[in-house]
Amino acid sequence: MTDQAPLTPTAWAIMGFLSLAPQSGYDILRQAKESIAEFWGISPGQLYPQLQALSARGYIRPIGEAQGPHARQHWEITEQGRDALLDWLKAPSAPLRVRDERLAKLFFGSRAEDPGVRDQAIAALQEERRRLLAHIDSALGVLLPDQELPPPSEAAKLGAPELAVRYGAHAARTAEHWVRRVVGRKL
Amino acid sequence: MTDQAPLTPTAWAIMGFLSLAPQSGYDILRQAKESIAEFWGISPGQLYPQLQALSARGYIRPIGEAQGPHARQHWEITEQGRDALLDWLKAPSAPLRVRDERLAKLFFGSRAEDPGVRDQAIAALQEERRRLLAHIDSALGVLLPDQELPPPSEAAKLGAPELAVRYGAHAARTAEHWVRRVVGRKL
DNA sequence: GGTTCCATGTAAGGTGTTACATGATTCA
DNA sequence: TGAATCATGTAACACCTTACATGGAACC
Repeated sequence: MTDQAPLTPTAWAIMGFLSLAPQSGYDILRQAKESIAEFWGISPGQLYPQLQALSARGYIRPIGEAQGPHARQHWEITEQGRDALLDWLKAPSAPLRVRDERLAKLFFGSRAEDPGVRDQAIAALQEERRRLLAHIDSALGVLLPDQELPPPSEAAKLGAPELAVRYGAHAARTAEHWVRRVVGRKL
Repeated sequence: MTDQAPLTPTAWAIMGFLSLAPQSGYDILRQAKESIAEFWGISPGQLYPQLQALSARGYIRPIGEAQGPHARQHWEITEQGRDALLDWLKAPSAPLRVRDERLAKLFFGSRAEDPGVRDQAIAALQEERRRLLAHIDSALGVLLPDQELPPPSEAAKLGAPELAVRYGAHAARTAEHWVRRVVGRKL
């Protein structure tokens, strides 16, 4: 089984979640939306074909029998799949990619004759960060149920999933502060 | 001229740059790479067809005659184009989209038997932020040539382009600090 | 006049979302 | 059994990048 074409981002997410526990594609969708969606989006149109592709590759395998063409199907990761996942974790990563329409509007909005346009661009940016922040806080609630968020000094003891989501929270929080500070009295 | 299909992200960038000054497609590519590339990527395969599409729509128009099939062509924005750009600036924005493989690896890397995997994921994250920071600093140099960066208290007086790029710099800087602080002695 | 870089353009394929279709499951 | 929801699957399209092709411009 030599090296094949590289897997898609969605495929790695599938492997990652199955490495935590066997589950169905739908479970993966729900989990992803509650945790990594902000920086590693998953959509059904990608997920289900990838499940088949990964199974054909031997990286995952179905548990039990399919009860019909659209029945719930559980999957588990194979040993070979775990090896591939570990290789991926150790390999160099693709560059960060961002598409931020609010920043673009802030960039281009300075020359508008209407002076409110820039202020509106800044406000929109701020609101987006706030939404992101709320989302990530709720995601942290999923990851750390029934307990208070630990103080920063404890953060180093957290597991990596918590670290990743917490990173997003930190970024959103400081972004909001920054916008407020730069804008000063204007808002 | 009723409303038509919405323009692509690349099209708005073209309009934005042409609203600053008439220029060629190649000029736009260069400018974009030096300024908004981190949050609003542009590639030639998108740019040149969009120039034609925008021209057909009447939002931009060629300056002078085309000197041949592959000769340099300059463009300018039309009044109609300026109106459309202003509408876009005032309209609601698409949600922020991020694809960050390093964060994904941090998320999934906690269960790896090899304890070095998580540390490596964190180091990779840190290095990416550093690269981003360096890039943005140089972009600021382009936007603010021949002068020192103004102190934060002056930032509110900056134009919107500077604000946008500066925002990226701030985000990258705090991100790097965060990673260093959370990781603590481990790096 | 030939080489190198500038500038435009195109083709192919990867990536990803949305919307919809279909069949299972559940529950009244 | 009928309705609502769960879960899988697919089709269509938007977007983007990469790699390449082609012709102009500049420089020696």
